[in-house]
This record gives sequence, C-alpha cells and structure tokens, in this order.
Amino acid sequence: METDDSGPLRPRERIIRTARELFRRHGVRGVGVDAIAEQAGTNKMTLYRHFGSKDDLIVACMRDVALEGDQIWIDLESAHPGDPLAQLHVWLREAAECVVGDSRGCDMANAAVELAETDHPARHVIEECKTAHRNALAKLCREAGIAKAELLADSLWLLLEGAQVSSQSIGAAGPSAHLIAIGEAMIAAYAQQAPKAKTKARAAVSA
Amino acid sequence: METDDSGPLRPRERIIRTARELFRRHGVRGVGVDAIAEQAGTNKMTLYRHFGSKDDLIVACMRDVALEGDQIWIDLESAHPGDPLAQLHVWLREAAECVVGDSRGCDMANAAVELAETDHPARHVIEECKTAHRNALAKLCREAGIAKAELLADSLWLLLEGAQVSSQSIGAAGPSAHLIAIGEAMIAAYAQQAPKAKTKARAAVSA
DNA sequence: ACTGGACGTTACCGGTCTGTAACATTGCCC
DNA sequence: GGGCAATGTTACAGACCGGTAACGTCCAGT
Repeated sequence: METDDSGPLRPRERIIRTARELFRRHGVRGVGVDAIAEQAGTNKMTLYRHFGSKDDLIVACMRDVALEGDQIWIDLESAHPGDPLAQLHVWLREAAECVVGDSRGCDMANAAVELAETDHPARHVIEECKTAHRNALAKLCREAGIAKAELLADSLWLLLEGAQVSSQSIGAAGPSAHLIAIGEAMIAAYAQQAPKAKTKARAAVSA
Repeated sequence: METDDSGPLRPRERIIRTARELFRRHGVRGVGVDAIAEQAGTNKMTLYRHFGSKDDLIVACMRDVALEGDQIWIDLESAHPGDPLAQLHVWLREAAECVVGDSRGCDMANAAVELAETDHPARHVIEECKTAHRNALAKLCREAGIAKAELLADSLWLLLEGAQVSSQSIGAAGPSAHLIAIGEAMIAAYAQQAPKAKTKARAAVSA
C-alpha cells in the first residue's frame, strides 16, 4: 500500500514521479504532500528536504513535464528527417493520443486552471513551456511550406488544447474524438493555398 | 467590506452570484463557504440552509451558468432571424469575447478540471450543458447549409474550448487572440465545399 | 573503524476547511 | 398584536493541510 516503485530510483525522483501521477489524477490542490510522500515510499521530511515547499514541488513537476514534452520534437525529426510536413501529420497523431480513454487532459493546462493566482511560480514555467511548444509547432508549419504558417500553428494548437479540456467536460467520445479528422482537414486547407514548397521541402528549412 | 449587492435580492440569489464570482476568480477549491457567505452579505448557516453542502452549491452555480449560456441561442436567433450563417458568425464573435483580457476561461470547463472525481454531481450538469451547446452549434451549422456540419461544429467547439484554456496557460495574447480569424477561415473552408444552400437558407431548416 | 550526510520516524504547531448545534432576531401575514 | 418562517450570531466539532523540530538510523567514502 505504500511503496510505489522504490527500485533503483532515489527519493527525489520517486517523489516527482509519484507527485506527477497523483497531481494528474486528483489535481494539484486535491492531494496533500503527506499522501505523495507515502505513495512514493518515503516520508514528508525527506520531501521537504528536497523541495522547500509544495509549490516548489509543483514547479519541479512542471519542469519535468516540460522536459518530457520537449522530447517529441526530437522524435519527430528522427522519425521523418527533413520532412516537416510528415512530421506535422505525426504530431497530430501524437496529439490525438493525449485524449483517448478517460483522459485528464494536459497536466500543465490543468495546473494553470487550478493555480488561479497569476503570480504563482508554476505559472511562469507553464507559460514558457506552452509558448516554446507553440513556437516549435509554428516552426514546423513554416518549414513545411505553409503560407500562413503562424495561423495554422495557432489553429492546431487551439484544437489540441480544446480537445484535451473538452475530453474532461463533454468526454473523450465527444468532439475530441474527431481531433485527427479535424486537424487533417485544417492542414489540407492551409496547405492548398499558396504553398511555398511541396512535401520533402528540404530547401525551405532556412527560415 | 462585507455586503456585495444586498439590494432587492434574496440571500439565495446573492449567494449564487457571489459564489459564481469567487469560484471564477479563485476556483471552486480555492474558496471556502465562509468567504462566500461573508462576501454575499450573509452567513454560513443561511448558506447551508439553502444548499445542503458545498457540492450542492457548486451544482447550483453550474446550473445557473447553464441557464445563462442558453440565452445566447435566443439572442442569436433574434439578432439574425432565419439566417443561420449570420448567426454562426455572430456566435464566433461572441465566443471571442470570452477570451479577452485576463480571462479565466470557461467556468464549467475549469470546474470539471478541478473536480477530478468523475462521479462528482457537478460533472453531470457540466456534461449535459456542454453537450447541449455543442448540439445547438451543430444544428446551426446544419441549418446554415454546411455539408460536413457536425465536423465544423466540433472544429469550432474545440477552437473555443482551446482558446479559453489557452488564455490561462499561454495568455490571452497568444493563439487565443486569433480565434476570430481562425474560426472565420474554418467556416469559409467548410462552406465552400458542397454547400447545400447559400446564405438565408430558410429552406434547409428541415433537418 | 570512524564520520558525515542522506534518509526515516514521530510528534507537533497553527491554520483552514466543511458542516452542525443552539439560540437570538427580524419581518411578514393573518 | 401574535405567530411563524427566514435569517443572523456565536460557538464548536472533526478533519485535513502545509510545514517544522528533534532525534534515530543507515550507508558510503576515507
């Protein structure tokens, strides 16, 4: 009932992993530090020795989520090197994976909703990470030769964010279930107007 | 410092209004019943005599939000009677009004995020209301003669939900700021393919 | 073998939260 | 005016939370 995965991981790592899971399931305000420590197979004192406060732990978890999220861009490039349009389609499919089953949506967006105070330290991390991801998506759209790349990126971005939050209010079987079809239609609509380059547009990587 | 608007309204109405405002500002878990009662110019006992529990109060607030949201469909019809396409454009502009300034997004979506337990009574109200609104939007798209009406409705729906949640994580100046432009482009893209009828399509109201 | 740092255990503090009990007060309606 | 329902006031219970203090334990490096 207590140990979660007390294998080779140090307490700090176990705490972050456990905290992320519990935060995800119950929300950052819905779980106490005592429950986190116990579930991580340690105790509250050790938790407070690694993280000065619960807010610090939340920030650390957000940074962990951000680090994990950055990996997708590396995976995309390695999956379809030099083919940004193909990467864009894979991105969409990866995004759709975030809203299957009894999804809890995006950890960061959820945390931003729960931490209503705009000056909460975690909010800065969330804003930075979200902005970085949106910019990376826009970069992908530009490199894919999309004319209105910024607008397509914002469109896809809002679609994903909406799908994640909508899966919690309406349910994953609602509009969120059509995320791929909607996204594909949108990419097609933006790709057909004044494309600077077609697929495999290696030459357009400059900007 | 205490009375909020103790005019002609009965305590029950004052409590709901105050609770909605405080829930919106601080989240449903971020404000206590005592603060709500005091801000509403009454006390905790009266609150508990009208609402058996805090959860009941949350449900009542969600129903109040739902009732308020239903009004938009009446307003749309009266603004452009018999012109569903025009209503659709006005809907988009009304939607964009929800993500201006320091928006806190959608009260219902936020509550769904905070109330992580899927069996919370408020979740049912939220799901019903959200589904009803999405269906009303789809009905508008069908009546506007859009071929893939359901898909356009889901697209616009995800855009709005995404804009509302994104305004809290990235900020209202991010992708959410382009909601109108994105939505217009999407409506245009769906309207140009196999339109069953053009504007003022009174004949297409059957289905 | 010693030592120092990381970790575990227990107990506690002060605060806040939801929810209730008992009682006083107001105001409306007959 | 008398009575009754709605409301206000105070106090309290029980639980939980974030955070800290004091002390014990273990293990790696020298």
